[in-house]
Amino acid sequence: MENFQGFFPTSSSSSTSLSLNLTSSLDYSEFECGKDNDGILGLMADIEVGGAKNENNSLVGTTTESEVKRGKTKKGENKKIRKPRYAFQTRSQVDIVDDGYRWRKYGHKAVKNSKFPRSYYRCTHQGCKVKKQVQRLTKDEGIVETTYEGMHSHPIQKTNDNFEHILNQMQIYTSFKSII
DNA sequence: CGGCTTTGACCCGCGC
DNA sequence: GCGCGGGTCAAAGCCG
Repeated sequence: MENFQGFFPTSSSSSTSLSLNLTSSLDYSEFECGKDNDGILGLMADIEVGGAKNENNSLVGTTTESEVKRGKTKKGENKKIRKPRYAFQTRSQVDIVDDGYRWRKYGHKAVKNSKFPRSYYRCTHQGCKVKKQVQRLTKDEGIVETTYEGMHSHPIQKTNDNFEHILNQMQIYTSFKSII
């Protein structure tokens, strides 16, 4: 699990009792929400680097330096290089889950078959190329799907307490859900 | 004034 | 080849 500390502030295995519904799938569409979930509804990993599918769930060491520079990159090479991506779903009223890192928005797109647009963010830390995209599900407007791409190569910029607070919030939402 | 958001345009991959 | 959809750029504007 330590592999996820790239985007999860490692607040250690302390008190938070959230069950991470961790799956590793190369096909996002297989993922279904709607089971009885907690605040974090699901976590997916999309690993495909160098065109070869990696069935091995190894989330480590896949730091591929694939600078996609507006088509100006060498054509032949790195055609199908994709960074590992990790998606998870949270039940939240706000789109932006403050995970402790600083993000700058660089894009915003309407997505087909979805009422809600998708937002694109980039980590503002110097030299850090981690990206994330945030999208609310049409299926369930209360669920926000966040997809991380890449790993943070720097420490978190805010306190971990903040993240704990988020987790607590999620649990609160969970409680609400169970009431309804 | 610097950092961030907004937004339209552009680029690219893919399916037909 | 063409059109569509997704992803990114970059200028302009906003805000603390």
